[in-house]
Amino acid sequence: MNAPARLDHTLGALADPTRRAILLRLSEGEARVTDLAAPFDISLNSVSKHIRILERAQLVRRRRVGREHLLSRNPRPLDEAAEWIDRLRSHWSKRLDRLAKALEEDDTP
Amino acid sequence: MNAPARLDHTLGALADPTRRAILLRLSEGEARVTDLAAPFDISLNSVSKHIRILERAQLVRRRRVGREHLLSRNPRPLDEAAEWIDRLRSHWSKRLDRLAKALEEDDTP
DNA sequence: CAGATATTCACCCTATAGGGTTAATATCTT
DNA sequence: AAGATATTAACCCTATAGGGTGAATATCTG
Repeated sequence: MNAPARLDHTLGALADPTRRAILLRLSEGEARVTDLAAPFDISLNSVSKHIRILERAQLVRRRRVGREHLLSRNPRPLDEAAEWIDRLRSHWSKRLDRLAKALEEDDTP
Repeated sequence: MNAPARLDHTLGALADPTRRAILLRLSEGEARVTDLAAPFDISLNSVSKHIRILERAQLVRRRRVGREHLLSRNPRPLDEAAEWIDRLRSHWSKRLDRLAKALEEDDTP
């Protein structure tokens, strides 16, 4: 998958409060689907779908142990998203037009 | 609007390559809808819709001058998004559980 | 083996994104 | 006033998000 599509998935996955809460929860370490679902007032199934979106974005990894699926964090895409945003921010504040060009070559749809 | 909803809009707006390219283009300064649409192979109307999404996220501001609508960048929501992501990142790397709690109070759906 | 538990699958529903086209509106220009 | 230009409005379409329910599957436990 190319960088723009990866960013689409990463930023899209972050654009939901339930998923952001799940990511925060994963700071404490691996957790099962049921554990991740516990704080929310939505069905286990819905949480399962949120997790699939986080997996597609590769923000979480899944490890099966018997009937339990253990989810853990994967910081890589988060780093890429932060990097993109920071480049835009510095670009907006500094107006470095050459950097702009480099960014656009990376990210023109 | 509360912080989680603002983040939803900001990150959602960033999760599209056309919109990211528009934001990059705005680094060079104000631009009309037509100018922003020029590089893309999609209808002016579609670009207009992308701009509306960027406006909803308050990433761009609109100023009307006669029949022209001049769009400009607004860094504030970008700062907030970067801040959220960086807090999660440091949380994931450092496991500062007290910071986690503070974040969650801010962002539980 | 029988039952409980963990998770997903297969559906249903509604709202929205992202694309399109054609028409309407507002403004500038001649 | 008439025509060109800039932008949005009002539709259509398809795909996906986000929620639900009930059934299927896999695994553990008595």
